[in-house]
Formats: sequence, structure tokens, C-alpha cells
Amino acid sequence: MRASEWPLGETQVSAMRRSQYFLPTLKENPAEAQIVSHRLMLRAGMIRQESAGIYSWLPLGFRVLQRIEQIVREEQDASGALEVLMPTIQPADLWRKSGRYDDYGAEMLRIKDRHEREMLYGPTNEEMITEMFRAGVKSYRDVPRMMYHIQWKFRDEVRPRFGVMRGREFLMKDNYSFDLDYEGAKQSYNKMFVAYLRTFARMGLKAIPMQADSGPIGGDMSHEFLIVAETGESQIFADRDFLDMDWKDQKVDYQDAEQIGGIVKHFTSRYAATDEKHDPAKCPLSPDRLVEARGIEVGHIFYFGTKYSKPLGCVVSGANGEQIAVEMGSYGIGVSRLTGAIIEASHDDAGIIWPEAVAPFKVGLINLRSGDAKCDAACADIYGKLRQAGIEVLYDDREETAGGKFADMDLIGLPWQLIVGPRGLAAGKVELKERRTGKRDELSAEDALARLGRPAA
RNA sequence: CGGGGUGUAGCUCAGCCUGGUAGAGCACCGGCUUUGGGAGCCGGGGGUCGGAGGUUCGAAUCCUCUCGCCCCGACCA
Repeated sequence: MRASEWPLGETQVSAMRRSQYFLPTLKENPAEAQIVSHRLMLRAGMIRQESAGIYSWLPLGFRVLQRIEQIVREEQDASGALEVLMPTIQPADLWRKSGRYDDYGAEMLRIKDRHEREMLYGPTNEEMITEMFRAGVKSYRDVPRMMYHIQWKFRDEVRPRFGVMRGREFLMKDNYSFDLDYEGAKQSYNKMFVAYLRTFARMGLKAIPMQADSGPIGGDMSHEFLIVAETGESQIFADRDFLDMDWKDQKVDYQDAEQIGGIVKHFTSRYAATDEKHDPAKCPLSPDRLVEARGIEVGHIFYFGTKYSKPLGCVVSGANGEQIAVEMGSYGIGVSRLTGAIIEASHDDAGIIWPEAVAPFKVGLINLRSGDAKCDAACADIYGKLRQAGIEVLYDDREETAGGKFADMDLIGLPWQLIVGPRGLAAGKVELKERRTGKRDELSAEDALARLGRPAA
């Protein structure tokens, strides 16, 4: 698609001819990849390893990453958090103030600039955001606030593995809350708790919040969010309620502390534990309520009080003129990790099965006989109509054998395949195949377009 | 960071033990035939054998050093 095909000011819909795309798929499994998501991401031409734990994102993979990022962004915004962007490179001095420069150890990538100033590639941003907030606020009227960014981080893992699931360079959403007191901090925490449930549900995932070690602060305000995936790293035991929750029609009002608190209470009062903490003898759930699953951690939220605000002098004046160190919490989602985690949760032997919300394209249009005038014309017509209808489509117009196109399309996992071949066309039909179920329907092109135009089920 | 493995064409790998100047399948290019689940035949292009040093008349192969990558463990969004 050329930009000049579009009048100025008109929204461009992503439609792509495979013959114009950069999608280097592999028939065989690369030897370096061990787990299924890593193998499939390499085979589907989504990523390319540049160094241990460091990846380039190719066009298809980058589209998915951006989809995920956008869902995370929208749910953060909905909760009232404000998006900012902090740099990847930070000065060492900032971390000396909090005492973490020495504590962080070899995981922190330390570098020097041309003036021999010590810098680092940020593994996280508590210090920087605290400084940013401190410099911009003075009064208790300036809280509460939540600020987040979606930025690349670097942790020099001893042993990166599992592809983007545990890279050294990774894309993360980290949000930070600033409140006047514990009660306020708890409300911010609750908002994020709910935002996380919504975020993962929107991506078609089952997420289970599990109480996590909260470190030196103590208390119960630390949860890890694990999404359910057969090949997950952790064994989990949890109440059915987590898997039965349905957010489709649920409206959330983040200003309604009672409603938000109610949702949090509903889930935090349910049982969930990893195999390390699960004791069958003490499990409060009846067998029919207990589900066993495997999970992958994709988010972590926690409250840490004044751990950074005190050493960094992040204080506001209270109503009576007193100086109050702000109460903080931080809330992370591993955005690049989610790309792999979603594949772990949604694939079969043939390849990836994208949930529609994060799919790089909604439809794969397969021309079974490129070069055949009727097939070419029918496909060109359908391609144009899909684009006009605002339905994102990848059109495989290459001169490949049918089997190759089918296998490739299954591999990259677009939710729908629209198959056009001479046999069907002779009967005035095309075939619509749902990737997830494998269900196929023969119908007219018009009916197929109408079906695809409907919102996701 | 401990333990193990590996590095030969874009991908998967053989060749190494026993030194003689590099191969297969897939992918790619051209031609013909095919065409509804990774096609067939013919022809073709492509490799500093990770790098450096050494032994030797001769090194992908033997020796030394070095770098990269992978796996198990400890650690982790």
C-alpha cells in the first residue's frame, strides 16, 4: 500500500500485501530456541536475536508489541494515571542518593560518558520519577497523582533465556503513585489492581493476582499477576472465581472508591497460591472450587511507602504547614514479556493463535492461485473492500503453493483466514476459517466480508 | 557465578575420532511441469568452516588461547 493511495486527512487502515512485506518465516525450528513462544516468534518472523537477551522486532512482531502496549496505555489512562516518558540512561548520582547504586549489583548496566561521568541504563525508575515529582509539587493539593511510562529497561541478567520472556532489554510499563497517607496509597493501589485485571482480560487472558512478598515494608499490599498458560513457569492453585470472571459488560468507575475496593476485596479474599506456598492439607477450597494451572508472571504491583520519598526529599506541605513525605507505590507490567506469554497461553502445533485484541492483522487473505486472473481479481476486490471497511488484512499474494500459504498463515496466527481458490470461485464461494477452532465455512464473498465486519465475539 | 554443550551456506545438520583443500536437505535464482495443506524435474548462485596463534609439505579436522551462543542450577518483570 502506498501512502499516495490515500487522500490527505483520511485515516489509513493497515493492509498489507505479503509480497511487499518483510516476513521471514522459517519452516524449521531454530536450534537456539527452547520454549514454544520463543520458537514461534522466531519462526513467525516476529523477532531477531541481536545478542543474548536482546532482540530486534520485525514488522509483524512490532505490530503485536504495539497492540499490547496500546491496551496497557488505554487502561492506565482510564485509571487516571498520566503518561510521561523518562530516559533510558540515568545518572549514577541519582541512584547514590537512594543508596541503590551499590545495592543493585551486577544486574545494573553501568556506563561512562565521554567526560567519565558515571551513567547507567535504567533497570527501573523509582528514583527518577520521585525526583521529577518532588521538583514539581509543593502542596498536599498536588496529590494524589499517578504517573507511568512505557519504556525500555535493561537488566543484565546472568542468564537470559526464553526469548523475550526473559531478555536483558525489555519493554515495561511502570506506574508510580504519590499519596498523602497510607489510606490514599491504598486507594491508588486498588485502582491499579483493578486496572490490571481489566488490562489482561482485554487481551483475552486469564489473570490471577497472587499475594507476593512485600519486602521490608510488610503488609499485604503486594501482588503478582500471573496469566494462565499451560507451559507457564509456575504451578498455581486458585479459586475458580479467577477464571470465571467476565469483564465484558462490567463498568468500572475509578472515582468510586467503594466499588474499586469491593472488586479488590472480592479477589484478594479468594485463595491463590504457587506450589511453594500451597499446602493441600490447609487449602480452604473444596475440590470443585480449586483449579490447578500453570502461570506466567506478567505484572507486579506493590506499595513501598516513603522508601524513596524520604531519602530523596520528596515532601509536600500539609494542610497545617507540616512537611509530609509522600506515600508511594509502583506498578509494573512486562509489555515485551507479554508478547511471549500470550503465545504460551494461545498456540497449537501449527503455530500461534492470536487473541483478536492483540493480533497483528485481523484477517489473512489467501490467494490459492496467484497469477490466475479470476483468483487475482477476486482477491484484489476483497482486499480493497476489507481495507475500506477498516478491517486489517494481510494478503498473501505470493506465487507459493497452497500448502505453503496455509502453513504460513497458521504459523503467524491471524484470527481469520479468508481463502480464495479456483474451485470455490467456480461455485461463487470463498472459505472463511477461524484459526482458533479450525472451523471453516463456505460462503459468498459478501457474506464473508459481513461476518468479518462484525465486532469480535 | 558453578556445571555441561555447541559454533561448518539464510535455516536444520553431516564431515572432525583416523589431516589431503567443503557437503546434504530445506530456502534462494532461472526454465519447464504443477497447483485446496510446506510439489516434481533440469540448471544455477551462495561458505573468512566464530577469531587469533601454533604443529605440519598440507588444518574444518590436531594443540593453545580467545569470543559468541545454548542448556541445567542459583537469581529474576
